[in-house]
Amino acid sequence: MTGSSYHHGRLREALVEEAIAAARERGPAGLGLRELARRVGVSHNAAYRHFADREDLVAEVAAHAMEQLVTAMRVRLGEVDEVAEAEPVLRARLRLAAVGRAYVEFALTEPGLFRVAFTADPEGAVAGAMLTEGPYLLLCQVLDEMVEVGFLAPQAREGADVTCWSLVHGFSVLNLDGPLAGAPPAARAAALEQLLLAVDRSYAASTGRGDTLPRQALRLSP
Amino acid sequence: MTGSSYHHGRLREALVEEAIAAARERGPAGLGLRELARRVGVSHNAAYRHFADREDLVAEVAAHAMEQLVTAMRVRLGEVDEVAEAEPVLRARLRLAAVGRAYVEFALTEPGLFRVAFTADPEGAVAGAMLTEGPYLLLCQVLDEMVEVGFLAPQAREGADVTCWSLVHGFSVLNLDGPLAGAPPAARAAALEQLLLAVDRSYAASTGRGDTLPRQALRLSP
DNA sequence: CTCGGGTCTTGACGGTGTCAACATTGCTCC
DNA sequence: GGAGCAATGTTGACACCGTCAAGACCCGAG
Repeated sequence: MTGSSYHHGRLREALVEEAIAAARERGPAGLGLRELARRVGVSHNAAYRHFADREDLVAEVAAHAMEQLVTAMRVRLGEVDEVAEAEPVLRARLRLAAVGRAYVEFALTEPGLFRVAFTADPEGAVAGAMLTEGPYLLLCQVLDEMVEVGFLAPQAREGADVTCWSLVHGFSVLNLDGPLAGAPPAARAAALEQLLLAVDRSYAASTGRGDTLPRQALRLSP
Repeated sequence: MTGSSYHHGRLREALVEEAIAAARERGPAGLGLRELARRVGVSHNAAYRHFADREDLVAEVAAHAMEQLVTAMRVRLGEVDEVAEAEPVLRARLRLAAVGRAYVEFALTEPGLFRVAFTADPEGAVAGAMLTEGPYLLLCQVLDEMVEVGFLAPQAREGADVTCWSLVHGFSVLNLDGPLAGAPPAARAAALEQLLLAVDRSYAASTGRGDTLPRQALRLSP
């Protein structure tokens, strides 16, 4: 099979694989139709049989990046469950911190994929999926859980999702492409810890609680 | 004067003006050397007598955008001072909310300029200026003020700057180019309000305070 | 009056995304 | 099993872009 080299036979998959690799290395700038075609060993324009245009390709990669992100978040959530089984409110608090930490962890570990995920057109299906089945949904579930266990006040629940999202997203962006790009990793880690403590404190206060989250509880991810 | 049309005489200024206008309309994508040259009525490549390369031009526009941003923040700060003169802690709280609100207000009002401001290379002078004399400095001053008046605990002060910055920056980015781009203005405003209340609550809790910021106090900017 | 240096222009090169026309292949249907 | 059609890949062209290299032009200093 595939003795003839005219028809690639697996071009779409090959292009997507190569695109993902390129995105991990060089971000959105690595996703050039011609360059990808070159790397796959096919002549320019061949990609147009499988993708409407460049945007279509980056949407594909963005979707993959989003999947990676949500599985990363799920992993961190699972780790929390192993630790705090029988204490509902502590569990909920740790779960919120975990999703937040996983978010920026992914952004800093896979900067290329992260950038591509938010390069895709906001009107497109990727952005929609991000809201209905992506990281946003996960965050909302955790926040609802915090309300159920009585840690987060219902009035404070409204808007808490975009607040938390804005927080971790802004942190990621500022540290990736923003003025904080050159910050030493230690400073970054410290800032992230303070950030997570700040939201926990805010939501604790929403139900009149004064206790602060034990700092080592946040350390369960390397 | 200027009878000869060979030498433009004011090319640099004209280019920057046109670049700013283009940035306001189309963001970073509007900053093409050839297109700008065309709009100014000069042939391509003329810009190279005044700018090393494209990055140099966008840095110029980014610097201008940053100035606009900080003056916008200063204006909102001034408005607070008129209202709450004799109550130091209320004043400090409102000032923090004001800088935050001004930040996202600018982002949503001048999306093109905002995008360009954070397009510039993070190693460059613009990013440096953003930290040493830009919005970050303003934010730090307000946070220090909160510590002085005893509203923000010194331990919580550490990292509070990047937390606040991340918050408003993330909110801006998500609403500009992210999945929240299509959100109705009313929802945006509500989310922003909750966001500002959340940080106030967090910092109030840092010193054991339970009172919440009166909501109308936040309404002083349209 | 010359001539030098700063300014602008013209032309070229390699890169990109995209459209149109053409070549090749494999699958289906008779 | 062969014919033909639709899917796939190729070649070529066009319009952009940033950038480098040479030339044309003009003003001011000597």
